[in-house]
Amino acid sequence: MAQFWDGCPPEAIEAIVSRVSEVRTIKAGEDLFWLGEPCETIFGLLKGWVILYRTFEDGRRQILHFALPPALLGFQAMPGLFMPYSAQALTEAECWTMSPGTFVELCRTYPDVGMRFTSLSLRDNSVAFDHLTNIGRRSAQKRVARLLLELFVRSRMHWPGHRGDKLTLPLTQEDIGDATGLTTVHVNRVLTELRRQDVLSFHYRRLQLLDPDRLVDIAGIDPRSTGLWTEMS
Amino acid sequence: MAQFWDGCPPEAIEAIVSRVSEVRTIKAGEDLFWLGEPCETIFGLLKGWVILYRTFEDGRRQILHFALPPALLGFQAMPGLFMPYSAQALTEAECWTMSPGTFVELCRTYPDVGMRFTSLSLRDNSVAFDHLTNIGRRSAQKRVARLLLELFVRSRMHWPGHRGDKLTLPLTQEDIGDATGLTTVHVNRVLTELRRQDVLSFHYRRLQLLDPDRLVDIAGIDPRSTGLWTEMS
DNA sequence: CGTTAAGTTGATCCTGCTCAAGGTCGGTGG
DNA sequence: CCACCGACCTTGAGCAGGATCAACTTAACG
Repeated sequence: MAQFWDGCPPEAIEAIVSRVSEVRTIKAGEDLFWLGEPCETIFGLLKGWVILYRTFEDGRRQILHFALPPALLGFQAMPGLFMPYSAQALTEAECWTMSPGTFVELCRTYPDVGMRFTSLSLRDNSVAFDHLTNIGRRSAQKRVARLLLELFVRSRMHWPGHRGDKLTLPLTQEDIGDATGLTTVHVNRVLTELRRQDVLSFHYRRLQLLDPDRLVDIAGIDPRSTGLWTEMS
Repeated sequence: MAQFWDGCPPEAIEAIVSRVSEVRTIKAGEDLFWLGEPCETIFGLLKGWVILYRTFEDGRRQILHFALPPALLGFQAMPGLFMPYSAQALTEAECWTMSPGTFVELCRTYPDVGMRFTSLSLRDNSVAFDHLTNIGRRSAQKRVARLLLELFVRSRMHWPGHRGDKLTLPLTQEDIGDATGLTTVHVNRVLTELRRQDVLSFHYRRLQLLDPDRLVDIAGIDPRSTGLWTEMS
């Protein structure tokens, strides 16, 4: 299992581990924290899928990011800042926890730990920019194709044991809609069309890539950006 | 003038300054770097506005972020990674420059510098999530209102000398469209309508807030998130 | 004062939304 | 093993927000 601190020197790892206050198990559907809360605990994801999201007054939702291990969630460098998003487990998840103050202290003592976090944070930033580009300027079909391709690739990197073109992703068509800025109904129509074109099928959480080349083509992936999904984790 | 390293210890600041390889002036409209380039130089913005953006094959563009001093642009923590976006000066701009390797070395030697960068990077992340939420789930009017409010507030924080409800922003209606995922034509119609409702006017780069309360209302700003624009810079 | 970038307006189209009803899957308890 | 239930998916009809295309106007700047 990939760890947040992979690649840091042994004494740093020991220091981190000794400061972990608790390893917590979160049930699927449970929230780790909410938008607007003060930042009192940070979560190092060890196992499972977690979504970062915001909700609107009227109940609509925007999914901002799909987090996989070894993501570090909920850290705000400035004390007193609030969480800029909510986090919810999509599957059962496991996290180590720590106070933000302890984490800052660790980053000061072991600069490698800080750099490691900075790397992850920059990567997240690029992924967010990717999503922004995806949602801002692309058709519904391209948005859905791109999201599913991203999740397929990232999932594969994390659990390399699996093979083949089939995969179970822990999300509903509603989740896809909330991540791509589309309604559930329209996501369904897009999926039906992609299935009809023998590109992919997604049905009750089971994703199958039928024609990966065409999928990459529809998704309009710039090969330079897939590096983001595969590096460092 | 706010500096990237504000708040770091004096010896760290001296070390940073001694390693700056060049202070570069960039003309309005000129690019600092392009998507897909290897990361050879990082830019510390000292003066001016810079946009981060991506372009599509067909010439369309998505603006990802409006950077103001003391942003640090173009840094990728992993050597060998490529720039995930292009950067262009909206106004004449001034940057200090440094090699990424030197910057990493500085972060190791002076953890405060690293933490400072991490803070800025996390803040950028939240802003990106803000834009994602804005574009993904909101009407054209709300998107435009929110963007202009953000830029008004951030601009005011940077040049606190100015007063009143008027301001010159260095962007065209096309830029607004590229940032909000709308066409120029539709941005114009939205602006016309906002003007008609006496909420704001934006004409040839001059922004005037006519009814700030109503603007905040239309923009649907969560007061918890405006902190992002005003903290730390 | 002429040139050019930027903004404005109208007509028309189409992608994706809304509302509503019905169908399918998978897990649970009997 | 089966029946049932709730979550999830599917499909249709009608609508609307924003896109597209095209012509024209206005402001800025040398």
